[in-house]
Amino acid sequence: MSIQPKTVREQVTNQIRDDLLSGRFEAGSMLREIELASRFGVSRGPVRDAFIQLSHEGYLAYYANRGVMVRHPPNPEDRKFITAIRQDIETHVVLKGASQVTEESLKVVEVALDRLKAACDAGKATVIALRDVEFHESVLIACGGDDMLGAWRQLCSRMLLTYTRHENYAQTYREHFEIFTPLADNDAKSTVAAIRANIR
Amino acid sequence: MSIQPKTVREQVTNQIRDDLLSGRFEAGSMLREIELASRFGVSRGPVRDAFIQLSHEGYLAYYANRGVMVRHPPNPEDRKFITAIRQDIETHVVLKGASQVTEESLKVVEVALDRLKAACDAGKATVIALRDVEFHESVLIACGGDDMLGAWRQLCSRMLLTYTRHENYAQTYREHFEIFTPLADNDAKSTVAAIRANIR
DNA sequence: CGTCTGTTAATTGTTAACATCGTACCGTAC
DNA sequence: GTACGGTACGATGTTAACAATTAACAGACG
Repeated sequence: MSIQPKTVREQVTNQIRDDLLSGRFEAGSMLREIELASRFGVSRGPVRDAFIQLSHEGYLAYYANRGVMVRHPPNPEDRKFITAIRQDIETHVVLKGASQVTEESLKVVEVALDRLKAACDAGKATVIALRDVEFHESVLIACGGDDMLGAWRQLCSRMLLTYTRHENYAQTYREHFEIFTPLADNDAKSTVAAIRANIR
Repeated sequence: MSIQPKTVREQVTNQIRDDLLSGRFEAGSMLREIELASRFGVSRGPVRDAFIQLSHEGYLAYYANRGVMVRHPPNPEDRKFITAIRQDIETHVVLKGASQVTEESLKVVEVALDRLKAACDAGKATVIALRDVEFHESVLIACGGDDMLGAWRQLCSRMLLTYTRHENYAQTYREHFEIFTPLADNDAKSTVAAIRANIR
């Protein structure tokens, strides 16, 4: 059921993203294609693709002929604003699409929830942050929010770099479980309420 | 003063984007790397990079091992919502950064305004749409809104595909001139008011 | 007749070599 | 001592060949 990345580009992209989230690369430092290519044992092509992709996701800043730089996390003021926009987008999509959620897409959401639970049990913050976002993403997809996904991802990626809210991992899981339950019943209003309680 | 794209990738990306905006490619159709590469007289590499970039900008949908598809424009309901979010982002950035606008960055805004005026005089809708967005982008950059630029671009790209609002090109220019004037005086509140009147 | 499977053509994915661009360093002139 | 210019190095930009994947089709089998 889980989606294993098949192409080298996806694997490289995911690996670099994980490294960025776990703070392996210092903010403001430059990343070199050759160095990462040799580390992963691939050519520069997929690494280059990953750089373009991660630049558009907001993790890296791209400078022509000079390479990419690790971006700094957003300041508290922007964080607050981004959170509000994110709430608005998820609310909009769920209100519009919760009634059309299919069995199949709901199953994907359930898998995402299980993975989040596993991460919470393990207690690794960076993994939880990833699974958290992936769960919300699956909800948006289930509600047919493909059109908003790009903008939404942009916002989330900026937030991920400073994922520090939860000290209580059990509560993290519970909050998301309470999003899933009403969604499974096609109850848009309750789903939205749970989402707004979770994103803050 | 104008920024000419130097790399082949940028030129290819811009050309494909223009073609998409002017409706040269049918929504839902697939784009092939080889075909576009030979049309532009370049190799598949830059075209591939452009596909990745334009996918992230929201114009194209990417399918692994199968290529990219021209996305459909957003429906009226989503359009309305996107407009609201766009207003919020621009408002946030301008309120926060209008006081720190430098002479240099203001000059870039002025150039963008001139280019918009030229497009309005020429009366070509697709060019006006592009210049319109570029003007707003220059304002955001001038106000230090780099952090929001990615998400903002996502939203705008979706809107551009259905740029049909203005029949009166002179008014299009005037509305943007009225954004520029208070910005030059570091008057955040008036700038925001003009922006909110323009984006609708 | 419908379904399954093997083949094939077309397209994307990846690689390595070559071209081009930016930067740092060093020598020289003032 | 400082400023300017050339040169060398290291990085990204681009290309074309090769590998892997996909989807369509034809033929065999039930």
